[in-house]
Amino acid sequence: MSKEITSRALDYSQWYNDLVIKSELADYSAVRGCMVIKPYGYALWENMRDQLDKMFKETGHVNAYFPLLVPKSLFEAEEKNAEGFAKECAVVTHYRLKADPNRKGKLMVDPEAKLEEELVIRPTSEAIIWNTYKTWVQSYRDLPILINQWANVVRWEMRTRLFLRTAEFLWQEGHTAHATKDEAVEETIRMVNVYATFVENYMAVPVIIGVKSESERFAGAEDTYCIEALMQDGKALQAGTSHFLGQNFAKAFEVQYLNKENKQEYVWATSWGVSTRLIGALIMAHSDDEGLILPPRIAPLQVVIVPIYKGEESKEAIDKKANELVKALKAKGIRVKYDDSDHSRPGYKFAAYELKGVPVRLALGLRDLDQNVVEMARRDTKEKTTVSLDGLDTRIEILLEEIQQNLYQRALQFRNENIRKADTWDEFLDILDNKAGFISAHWDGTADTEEKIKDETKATIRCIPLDSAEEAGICILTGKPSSRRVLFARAY
RNA sequence: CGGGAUGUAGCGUAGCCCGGUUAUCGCGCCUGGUUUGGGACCAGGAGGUCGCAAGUUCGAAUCUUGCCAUCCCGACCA
Repeated sequence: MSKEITSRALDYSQWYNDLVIKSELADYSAVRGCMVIKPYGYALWENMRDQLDKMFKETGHVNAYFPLLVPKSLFEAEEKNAEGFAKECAVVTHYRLKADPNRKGKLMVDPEAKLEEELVIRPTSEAIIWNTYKTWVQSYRDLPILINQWANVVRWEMRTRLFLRTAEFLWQEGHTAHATKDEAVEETIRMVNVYATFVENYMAVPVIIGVKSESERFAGAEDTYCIEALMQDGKALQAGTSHFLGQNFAKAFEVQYLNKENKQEYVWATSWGVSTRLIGALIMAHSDDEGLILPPRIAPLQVVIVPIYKGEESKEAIDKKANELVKALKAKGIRVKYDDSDHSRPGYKFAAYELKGVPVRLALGLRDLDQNVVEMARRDTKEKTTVSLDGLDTRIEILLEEIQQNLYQRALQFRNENIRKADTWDEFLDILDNKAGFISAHWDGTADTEEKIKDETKATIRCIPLDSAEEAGICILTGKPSSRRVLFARAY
């Protein structure tokens, strides 16, 4: 394990890459734009996934699985959606390889095995799912359909970044069908709130819930709700989206049901998703120059115990106490590891677990055993205290919760300090260039103005916050009247 | 995909301009020993298609061309 991580101040992007690689969350692979998620990173994803899955089930959803490959004719059925994703689709055109007659030992695509119809590798699954729902829905009694799928999708991105934007990524996508518009809108909002709750309570990352402007909307949606988080470098990151799809997909795929009055109606749809991108958000929201800082509720490892011994006989005494501790902590459901490996010394282990973001570290030596104490260090503040071994399991349980809260509060304070109001164009530019963060400003509501602002500043409208109050003002660019502020930022 | 940079052992690198013995050094790795309260030390050892493929040449890490990958800046995007 290498010692050096580029500091955030020196090069934020490099810091992020160093962190992902050196903390062993993920690695580059032999495939362009695709990463290997390593066991530590996958354990983190599993914890996130399991909690989300629980929350989806608590809100009445069930899991299912649909095919990776989507026939092109289905994919193109909903025009806006198809157009929106067309530029980044990987396409399967053949189903067989054969030995290359010109190059010994090499294979070539068999031209005889060309598919009648190309298959699109799903960049999102609306098409294949709605084509399926068509056969499931006849009556209002068949509704709602509340299905989620955990899957991988492929989007052929020009430029990729570990976790934030990879060509293949893991996500979940919920696809629901409803009898009424109100019910679908309610579902859309329910799920964006589930995301906000998860990201804030488990990842300890505060978010702003809002609605996307028309030009930032998901292709094929009537409305896109989102959660926006702020990273330490002052850039925003879209952390999750929930779409009200109206009847667009129902009409494209002819999904109709017979209502109580024996009349045919199109169903109303939603879709919502979060991806492994959340891991990128987690890293950039909390971590420091020494490594990751993981919130206890989703950390793969919550506590690590490092023995400090001199000679075999002292190690035995320490082992005994450490194993008791492990047992007590595990009984409380705490994820703990006793690292008594002999190939690295305590100082090395301290640094290594800091790099990996383990929330609590205990150092246990003979000196401590004599006094019935242990050295307890917390990753978030780097604070070290000597505490009694009596009742330590309960104390740690409380500390983990305290760390969880502290991380959230710290991130919340940073986020709040970095939402600034701009009432003039000059103010807007000044904040963007000198302070970054979110800018709350008036906008005349036109896509044209939004575009101009983006072209000139790279700042986009992140969302129209759901809690934004009516307020008369004038657009920072055009001076035209506006009825509420929206949030701008440069974003990932 | 456009502009810039880079690619030598798991990681970081010297050598390349000006082609010529066995490719440099550090970390890491293996063996043995001593160690262990913030990234240990000694001794011995293993590890290389010099990103890949062609070409020039008696000879290529070094020169030429093509390709691939990564990073940075754009455009695109979760």
